[in-house]
Amino acid sequence: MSGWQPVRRTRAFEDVIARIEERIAGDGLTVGDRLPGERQLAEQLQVSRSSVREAMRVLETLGVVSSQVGRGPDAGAVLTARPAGALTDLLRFHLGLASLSLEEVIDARLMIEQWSAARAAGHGADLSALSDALERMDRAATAEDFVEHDTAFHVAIAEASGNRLIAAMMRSLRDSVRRYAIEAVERLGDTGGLMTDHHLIRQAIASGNPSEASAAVETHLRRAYPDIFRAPVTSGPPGADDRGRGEDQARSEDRGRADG
Amino acid sequence: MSGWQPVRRTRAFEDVIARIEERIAGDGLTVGDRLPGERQLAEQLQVSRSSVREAMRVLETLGVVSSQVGRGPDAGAVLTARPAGALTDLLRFHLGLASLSLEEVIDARLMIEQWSAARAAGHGADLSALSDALERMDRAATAEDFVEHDTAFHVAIAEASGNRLIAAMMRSLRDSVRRYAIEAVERLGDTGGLMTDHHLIRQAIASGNPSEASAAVETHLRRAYPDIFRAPVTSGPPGADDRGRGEDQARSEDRGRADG
DNA sequence: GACCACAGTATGGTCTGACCATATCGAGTC
DNA sequence: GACTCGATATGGTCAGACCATACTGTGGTC
Repeated sequence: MSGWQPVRRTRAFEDVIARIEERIAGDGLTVGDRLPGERQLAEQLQVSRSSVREAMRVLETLGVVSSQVGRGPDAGAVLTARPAGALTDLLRFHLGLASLSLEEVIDARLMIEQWSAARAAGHGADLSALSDALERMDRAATAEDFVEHDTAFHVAIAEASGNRLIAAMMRSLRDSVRRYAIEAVERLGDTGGLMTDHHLIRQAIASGNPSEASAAVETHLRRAYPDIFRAPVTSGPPGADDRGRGEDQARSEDRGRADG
Repeated sequence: MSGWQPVRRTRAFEDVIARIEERIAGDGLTVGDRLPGERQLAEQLQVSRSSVREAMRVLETLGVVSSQVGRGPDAGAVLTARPAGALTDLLRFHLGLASLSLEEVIDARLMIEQWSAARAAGHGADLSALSDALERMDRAATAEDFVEHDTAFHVAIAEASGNRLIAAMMRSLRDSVRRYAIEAVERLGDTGGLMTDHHLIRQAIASGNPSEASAAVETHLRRAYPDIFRAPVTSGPPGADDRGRGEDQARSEDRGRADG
């Protein structure tokens, strides 16, 4: 009687999630469809309404459903497609927990943005969103305002790549580090250099030059985050020495906090 | 009396999440720390235990806490750092909902993997995990087995880049398309070509040649997913014509999956 | 003293039933 | 036709109970 695998206890709400996922993947359900009400779902799946609600919270967190109170066609739980919100929350929390560092996030942003810019330059993409964002940045009065339209500019680049996953990642990366971006702009004081970069990026994409677009993006991020890109980015990421462990090994014995 | 912004109703569990996030970001809590019990938290925050539980489900989904029943040091809700699990669920659901296509996911994987391989080649990374995975792939009897160690190989490349966010993304991308990867291997029949690619990738990284590593990765993915990379990847992503819309506009009219 | 059996207890997991807030629907009225 | 107002269906919240689990401490046994 040994060697038995400790069967992972399945919780009721996990069953509910699995059943809903079955319906989505198996047949039928797609974005815009409504799920049964919580009470009805509870009765159908023979669980309590509490368990159904916990399942709904999970699905809502994943950006898969959206719940509306009241009555009518829009009420209830509706299948949606909002991957970016979940990613943003995830990044924000894990930045706070220091299970991700700002360096890693900015570094990932450089990867995504270089790739997006090169991809956008490779095919004739609609760049009107870029131009709009540039104009709005010119008229921005505060750092918050500037960063808002700056984010729109960079997200537009990712969207111009044509890959929605990449675009969602870009949006989340920007949203999760919003306050750091505002600090960076305030620290720089003058946004003239950033705007010069922006126009160079736009021109490179418009003229269909992928490598030039990629280079312009790198120049831009180096200017915005000089502290993070002290060393050449192509010769090693920040803190590459003690990494490479599985994510589950992070435990309290090896945490080193900066505060007192 | 017009122009009022419809104040977004705050739900009780959202308050709970916000309070916990405050504690994390503000001061104190890091990975390994325990949160108060659900009953205690409910009393402290003046909400019902149900609301606390819904908040816990959200945090658990984001990979921020892990709940254990029973008693003792490990019981209760403990702060963790598991970003990959949340990403995997997110990708799986949104693939099912067709708010993301397999093409986009594979495309993102190419981006991440080329970047990781180049980065790993740029600095002397520990490649023993790569060698282990290669050996295990040689001994694999089934497609499932092969894909498992193949995933380990490619995740190890991402981990060798030193960026935990990138590594988490790689792991999630692979886990979420696991069944497609198995299908691809079964369709290929012979894994000899894939293994040749693997050794070339490893050699390029070991010899510190970033561009060669990047090229080897592209060759590999083109072999594994010939249908997806019909056109040269540098000249435009799949389905780039009708994209670039906001994520919320994704509707069912434009989904096109690759499998049968 | 070392070991073991068992009651105690704190934890999350689940269920029930109730009530509230909101938004639509629909019958009735002007 | 336009308006009023109750009926109703929905999610949101709460209180209280019970269960399963797993550690803790106590006391007995050897």
